Amino acid sequence: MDDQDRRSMPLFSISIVKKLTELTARQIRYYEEHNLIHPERSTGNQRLFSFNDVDRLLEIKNLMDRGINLAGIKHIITEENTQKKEKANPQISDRQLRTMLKNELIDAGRMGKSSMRQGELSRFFH
DNA sequence: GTTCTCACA
DNA sequence: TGTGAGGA
Repeated sequence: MDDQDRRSMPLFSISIVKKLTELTARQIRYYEEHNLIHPERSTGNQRLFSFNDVDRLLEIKNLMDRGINLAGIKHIITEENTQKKEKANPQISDRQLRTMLKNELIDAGRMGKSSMRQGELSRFFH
């Protein structure tokens, strides 16, 4: 069994995650609805979170504290996959990639009622 | 006692 | 996001 297996091993019940992340069960379930996390389901349809899920939730919480709305977080997390393409697709230039991210983030801003802070956006364009 | 889904004075 | 209902 390697590290990756351990990280994705479903170990925590929602009550544990609730304490670890200081989020409410409502929020945790809500974020799941938006595909921000993918906890396993087991005993009687109850959620079992992996170390990765908890880690992700902590990141989500940080972003929430910074005033980023769900749409923004959604994109940022989705961007994790896009950023992997940065290495997987050497064909795409850095400039093209940044343009892609910029457009997607601006899009996220449009969707949410309140747009993301410019300070947060700057994080992606330094 | 906990967690789940659904729905909204 | 909170909260209560109704069931497992």
